Amino acid sequence: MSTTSGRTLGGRRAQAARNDEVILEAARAVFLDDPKAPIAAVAERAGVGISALYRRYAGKEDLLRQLCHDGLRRYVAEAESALAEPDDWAAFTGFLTRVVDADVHSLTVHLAGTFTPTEEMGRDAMRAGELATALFERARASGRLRPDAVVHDLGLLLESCAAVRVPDAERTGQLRRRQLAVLLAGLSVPGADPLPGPPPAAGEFDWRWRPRE
Amino acid sequence: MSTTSGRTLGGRRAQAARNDEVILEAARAVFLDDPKAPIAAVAERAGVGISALYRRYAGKEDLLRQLCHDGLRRYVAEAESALAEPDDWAAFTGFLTRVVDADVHSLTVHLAGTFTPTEEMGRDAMRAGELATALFERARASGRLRPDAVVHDLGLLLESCAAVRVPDAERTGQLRRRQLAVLLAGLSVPGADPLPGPPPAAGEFDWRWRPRE
DNA sequence: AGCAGAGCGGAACGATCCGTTCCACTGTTA
DNA sequence: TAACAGTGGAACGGATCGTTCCGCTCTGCT
Repeated sequence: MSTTSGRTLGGRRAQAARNDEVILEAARAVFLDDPKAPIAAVAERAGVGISALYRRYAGKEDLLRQLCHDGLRRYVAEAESALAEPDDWAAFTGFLTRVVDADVHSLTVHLAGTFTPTEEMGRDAMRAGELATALFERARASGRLRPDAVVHDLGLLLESCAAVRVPDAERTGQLRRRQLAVLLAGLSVPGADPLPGPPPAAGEFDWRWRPRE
Repeated sequence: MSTTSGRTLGGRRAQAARNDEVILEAARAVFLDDPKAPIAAVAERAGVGISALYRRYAGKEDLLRQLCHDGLRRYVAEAESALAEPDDWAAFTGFLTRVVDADVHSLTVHLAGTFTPTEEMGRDAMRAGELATALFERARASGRLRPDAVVHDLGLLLESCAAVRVPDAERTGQLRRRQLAVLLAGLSVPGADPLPGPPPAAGEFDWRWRPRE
């Protein structure tokens, strides 16, 4: 039943490797549901002891940071894969749909400020911004965007989709897609009345990342 | 400087009367910013001692309930005044604009579950629902609403507007009005693609009011 | 077979936070 | 001037939570 091979892990090692994933998954679920949840809740949900957590992460902040960074990487990955889509508008809407589905924004929004970000996260965030801009400009080129929409309206859009939440996860997904559809319709031509107020600007959503007072 | 008259209050009485308002105002501001803020923060913001709070409210829950009930009443009042507007569509959008501006939804959404509601609040909530439905049906009658929009889409709409938040309060208001404009454009005819998923139904946003597990 | 130790569960600890109470004090009213 | 409504803020007690630590199990190697 056991093997000495370095490839196939058996027994204790296998469980440890499995726990790596189980714990991350549990952490995602728990902190998505309640960003201030105690670490014990993560352990309980994962079906492991608290030690199993502290063996892997230096502390709560470390876990949160990793979780958030994963979300950021997911965002970047979705953006990159969307850029491969030939149809401009489909690339744009597909990207938003997948990001909303993956609940990436909830993660970053609610967890921001609970840890000090790494430099690498800063670089990834910058790259994320560039990719989103590229996607947005392609969408604009498709002619289906109303002229007074700006890139940073996407921040508003994602934030508001993340705000939609009901107890059932699947139903939440359905309602979010509906919300996204309404917002996309609203950002499409023709725009009846012009959008009011100074449009959202760069950096207006970065405040969450400044360490909490 | 002082008077024995029951009409014009001077000195201590006057301060007490002023504190009534100052405290409510401070509580609104503080709990809007952080629903889990300690009661001491409210006292500090109001510039009074903790005693001044406990003299007026039996406890934190009592204060929260009152605050929330005020928001509910404001919602009902706005709806009633909107129904007086002759133009169907203007009544609808005006109502939403004022409710979003007043930040009524933030209050109810974030504070729900932190107290057990009174029966009167239940009645007011029911009335609020009726009024919103009336407003919505007038909007539908105006022919400017896309046919697949439903009343309960307003829940989604208000919730997502309340989710927009930046440190500066005035800027938050501007961005929310922009968000509202996009959403209203999205809910207007013509709707390009039909809205997906089972539409939001009655009671799907009531879960917050069930006491926290 | 036997041992060293990785991995783990969970109790216990210590720090922090927060709602509420309590008491001394102040200006007002009668 | 006596009684007291109104107040400030220290202090208390309970709850919460991150982290540490100890004893146990099971594995992988010799």
